[in-house]
Amino acid sequence: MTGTKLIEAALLQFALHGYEGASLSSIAGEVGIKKESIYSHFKSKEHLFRSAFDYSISKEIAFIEVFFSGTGNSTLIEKLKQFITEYMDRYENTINTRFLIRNAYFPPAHLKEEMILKSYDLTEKLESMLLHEIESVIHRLRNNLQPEDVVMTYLTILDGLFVEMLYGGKSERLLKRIDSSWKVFVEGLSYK
Amino acid sequence: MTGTKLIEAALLQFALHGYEGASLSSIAGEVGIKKESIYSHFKSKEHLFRSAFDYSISKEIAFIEVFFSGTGNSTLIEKLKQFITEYMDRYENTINTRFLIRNAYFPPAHLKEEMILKSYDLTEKLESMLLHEIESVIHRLRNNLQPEDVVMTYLTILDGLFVEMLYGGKSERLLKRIDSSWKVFVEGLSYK
DNA sequence: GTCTATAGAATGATAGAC
DNA sequence: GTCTATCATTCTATAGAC
Repeated sequence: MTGTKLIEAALLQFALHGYEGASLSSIAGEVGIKKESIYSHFKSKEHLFRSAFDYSISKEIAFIEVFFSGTGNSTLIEKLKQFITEYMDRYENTINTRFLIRNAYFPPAHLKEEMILKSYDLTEKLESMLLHEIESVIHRLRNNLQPEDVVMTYLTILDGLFVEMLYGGKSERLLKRIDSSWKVFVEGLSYK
Repeated sequence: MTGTKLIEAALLQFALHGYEGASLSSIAGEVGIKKESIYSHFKSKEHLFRSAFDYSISKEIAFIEVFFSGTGNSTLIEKLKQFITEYMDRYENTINTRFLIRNAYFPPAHLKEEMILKSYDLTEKLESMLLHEIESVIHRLRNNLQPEDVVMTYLTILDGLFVEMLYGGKSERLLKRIDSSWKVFVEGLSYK
């Protein structure tokens, strides 16, 4: 139990201050134990970080799976739009997502390759779910546009919105960006 | 002279390891002096970081201004596309841009608000240059699309491409993302 | 599993000689 | 303006009592 409490405290500290900026004592303090006691659960800071990262990735994948399995009777476009707004809310409210965005973008230098590989699990999951959704619905696309193009564009916009989220949270600017990109995106792939 | 050499060494170290991860000794070592000598030029790590940030922002603004003043006889669309590819190259080759992306996204917690304000100088510059370019050329847009929508979408895509750049640099994936988003973007705002 | 005690290294920073 | 010497603090990490 203390192990997972430590992981969740680690998620917060690493999300707020990054790997080097977060100290074991702050993580321990949040759980209510001394920093030395961490070593009964994780053999080093690096291992704690690794565990937090794995934990975070799998929670994020679960979120994606739940979202896309909850079919509803929305159209594809509605679903894609809803995913964006839900994911922005999730960033705002969920430490897990904040941790992941920061530490997947900027892992500690000596763990970079490893973390990028793990991040690809998430990206590929999302890509394949989107591709499946899109292929099952869209049969004819405009101007040689392939389903893969739609996925790539969608993910690029999603990433861009996360960046705006970093700056101002769920601000007026973000809402404007969501609104505008969405208009152009939908217009861009509207099929006949 | 040593002052600016220190700033440029700082740009590299802060770009690679972030604020907390970069040490004054590594910065000094790169310039060939001892860490204590830094204090003859900057009164603290925070001040060095601040100076590096200001330096970085103004260099980046200069890049944008040069790009858009070099008119050429390209169309707007060509120009916008070229700006993306040039900016990706710049990210790959210029420490300045790497520093800025990392530390504007994730500044040290106690300097966050200050750095965000400074970042807005850059964003607003870019927004206003784009808006000016677009308004001067595009007179009729599809479906109630406003010039501002074009700017917002374009910037969102640009940010999204930077994120992909963080992961794999100028990879096959990035080129695919550029290609796909560009197709959808251009199709989305094509005016009649 | 948590604590105290301790170690060793590195950090940002200051003072003063040259 | 750079150096050496020094400081206080913090950091990750280990050993051993309870």
